[in-house]
Amino acid sequence: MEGRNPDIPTELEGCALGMIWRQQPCTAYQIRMSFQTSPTTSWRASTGSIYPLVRKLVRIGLVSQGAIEADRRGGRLLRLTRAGEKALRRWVLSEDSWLAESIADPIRTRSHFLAMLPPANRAPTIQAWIEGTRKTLADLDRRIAEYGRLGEIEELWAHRGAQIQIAARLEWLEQIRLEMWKTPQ
Amino acid sequence: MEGRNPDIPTELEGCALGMIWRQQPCTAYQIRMSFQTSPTTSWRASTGSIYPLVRKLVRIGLVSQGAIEADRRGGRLLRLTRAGEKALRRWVLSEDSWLAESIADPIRTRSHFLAMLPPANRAPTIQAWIEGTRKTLADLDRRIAEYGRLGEIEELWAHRGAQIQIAARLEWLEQIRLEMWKTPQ
DNA sequence: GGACACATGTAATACGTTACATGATTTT
DNA sequence: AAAATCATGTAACGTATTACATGTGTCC
Repeated sequence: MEGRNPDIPTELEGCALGMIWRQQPCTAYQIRMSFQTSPTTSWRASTGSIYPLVRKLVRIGLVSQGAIEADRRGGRLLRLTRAGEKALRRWVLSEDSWLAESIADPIRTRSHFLAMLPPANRAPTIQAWIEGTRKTLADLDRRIAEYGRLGEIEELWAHRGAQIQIAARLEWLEQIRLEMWKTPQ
Repeated sequence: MEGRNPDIPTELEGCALGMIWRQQPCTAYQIRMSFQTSPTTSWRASTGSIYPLVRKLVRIGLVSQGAIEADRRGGRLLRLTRAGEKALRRWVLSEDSWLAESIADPIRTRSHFLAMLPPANRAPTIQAWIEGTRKTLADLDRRIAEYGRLGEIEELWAHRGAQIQIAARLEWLEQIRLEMWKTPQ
């Protein structure tokens, strides 16, 4: 994020390396789809970012490419090289302090300015946020059930992390709703 | 975030409008400092972003500028215009579904790839994440105590949201540590 | 044969960061 | 008088997004 150490991948590079590591051998297309269907990444992995990124990872020797036999679509199978594995490990282990800092949440960001809404709008806004959060939580629950069946323990842990954080937001919003009721403006 | 509605400010524009609204009249410098000292924004508000952004907000009529009497530093006092207030309200009320979606957390992102670390590195890594998270939480507690004294209820609520989410991460990490203990690889 | 998924790519655009640069005011 | 803070600004760089473009393979 700041005065970057070029030996440690950026967030997106590290994340892409991890995805390739888990699914290798795989195409860039598959990585892209994984990003888009994951409930826990905010990166959209548009074509304009993923293909140039993969090209860069290949160029600096972290990823190797092999052609798919008898595939005329130009599909290429990606794999992590030894250097790629090391770089992924460095990224997972990176110790910058901002890692543990507070995380951005668009709903919480907006909550700072609730007071500038007309009083009649405040409770319905909180209610809409609560309903959206409930929907996200239900979606996560469904996915966690799937991962539980597949037995991928790290994926299960990671998704449970997302679940716990979203559940915390829900709890917080419900507290606000209650307190707003008690202290009307 | 996506096919943008030009009537609704972006995240950073909305957030800046909110900051100006709360502190008006104030200089761009003050807004910048607010962003940098806040424990709950991820935007660094570098000079290269804040001054062009303020210029843009003035240009499109959401913010007005007034010179500071007898200040030769070129400081200018910012205020929200009526249009700025409306835009801020639209931003707070924006109902895009991604608002409630899962939030990005660099520690959780890394947790997906714990399995590719040498087994001896895993527990210490979790431990480092736990300690970093505890430090962030302690910092938030201190600030919440301050806001409680100041009596700014919305700021208190928002910071409590951050606190609850960070506490959830801590709880989650401690669960993982326990389960790793039970099921060694 | 048409729809859809697979597979990759580029161009224009927008924007945030870092680093650099300038000068006034206040504090020590 | 020096140091720190207030106050603004620009240039170079990297990179994520959207939109557009191309072609293959598979399924109904």
